[in-house]
Amino acid sequence: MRKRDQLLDKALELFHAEGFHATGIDRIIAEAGVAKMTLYKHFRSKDELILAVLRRYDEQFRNYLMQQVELRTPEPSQQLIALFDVLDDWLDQDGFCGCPMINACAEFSNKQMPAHVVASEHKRLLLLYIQEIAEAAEASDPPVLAQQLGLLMDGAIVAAQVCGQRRAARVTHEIAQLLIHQSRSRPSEQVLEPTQSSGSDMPWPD
Amino acid sequence: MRKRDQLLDKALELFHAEGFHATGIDRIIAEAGVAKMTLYKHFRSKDELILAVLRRYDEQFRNYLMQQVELRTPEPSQQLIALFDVLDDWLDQDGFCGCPMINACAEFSNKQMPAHVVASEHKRLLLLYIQEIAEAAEASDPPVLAQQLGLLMDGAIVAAQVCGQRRAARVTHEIAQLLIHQSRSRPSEQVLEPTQSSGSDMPWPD
DNA sequence: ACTATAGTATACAGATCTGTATATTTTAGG
DNA sequence: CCTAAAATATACAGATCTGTATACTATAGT
Repeated sequence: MRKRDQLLDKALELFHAEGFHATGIDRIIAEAGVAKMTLYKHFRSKDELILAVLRRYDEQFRNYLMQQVELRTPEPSQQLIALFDVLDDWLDQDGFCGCPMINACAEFSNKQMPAHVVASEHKRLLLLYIQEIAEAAEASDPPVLAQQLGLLMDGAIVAAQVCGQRRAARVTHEIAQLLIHQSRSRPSEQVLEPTQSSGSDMPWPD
Repeated sequence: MRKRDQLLDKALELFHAEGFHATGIDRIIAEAGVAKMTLYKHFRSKDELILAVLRRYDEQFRNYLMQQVELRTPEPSQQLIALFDVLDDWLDQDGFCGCPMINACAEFSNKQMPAHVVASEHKRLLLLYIQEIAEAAEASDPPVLAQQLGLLMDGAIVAAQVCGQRRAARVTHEIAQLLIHQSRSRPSEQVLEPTQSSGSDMPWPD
């Protein structure tokens, strides 16, 4: 199974850096140092290779994230913030080229495509993980807070990828602090006490 | 120039729905009802067609956004919020498949690639637009607020695209309100008055 | 040492894709 | 109506890509 892992590693690297459709089988096997027949003995088709790569990445990334978060602090309320420190490290890497899962959805946009399903599930599991931390941190509404924080993370990923904002996670870091604070100090409903503005010049039709 | 526009329209539709590499020239000309030679008289190559499509989309989208925002309210502070209403309409459309610019960066990940440059510039111009509104709304730090709101928008786009969260903009809507409020009530530095939690259980190493 | 398994090398079929060559037809302006 | 520009039809060159066929070799466990 050594060759299989070489293939998966190189395939992830190339798919991520060059794109799924733009990366040919020949390139993968050449750089992985593996014969073409070996690839087709392990994977029925390129599509299956793509799926295997994404499933593996899902597992690897979530393990990495959990490990990094727990390594930084055991305190749930601090772990929520630590998420954005780990994110900062990731986005600041040279040659960062986005989240492979988001990129996969760009190329496989139909929501029923297997690759899209895997990516969707990946983000769902990440949100679930964040939600669990939020629950442990006794947030007032863990699902909502998890969704908010997940949104921030994806926003930072895109800002880093598209605009080259390597420190985009810093921006989200501040917002996250605000939201977490908000979630703890506001058990059920929102209370925005106006200090300077009248508060009436920002209504919202809903 | 009628055929040229037909080509650009159909190319955008297909590139957006199926991806740039996955969409062949033959498919575009067939669905656009245009001869292949006509395409190559208007565009030197597929790459140039892609660039023309992206540049055109940049202009179209920003015009659409500005028009929609101004149509909803003339008040800058409300326009900042209106951004997320327009976003909500967009993300809630059937068959929404992400932002063509973000998707382009997924396929053309090298930051020096022309398509990536156009996409990056697109987001920069959007941020500039938001910043101008923030200035008119007398936000304390318009560049930062614009960056924050832009991040939220991209986060919502990804949530809608990957997880099928059609109402993702609603989540960002609330956060945006909070940030805008924060930006007006806090002229320079952050003041987080603790109401329930001690405020010390969420420190941050910086 | 033998055998089953995993991997290799090479060639190739068939599809598809970008871009071109060429000759013809349609269209629009004066 | 006549001409110049725009568009078309068709065929094709050349590259690339996925996947297969076949015959050969290395390797590891018993």
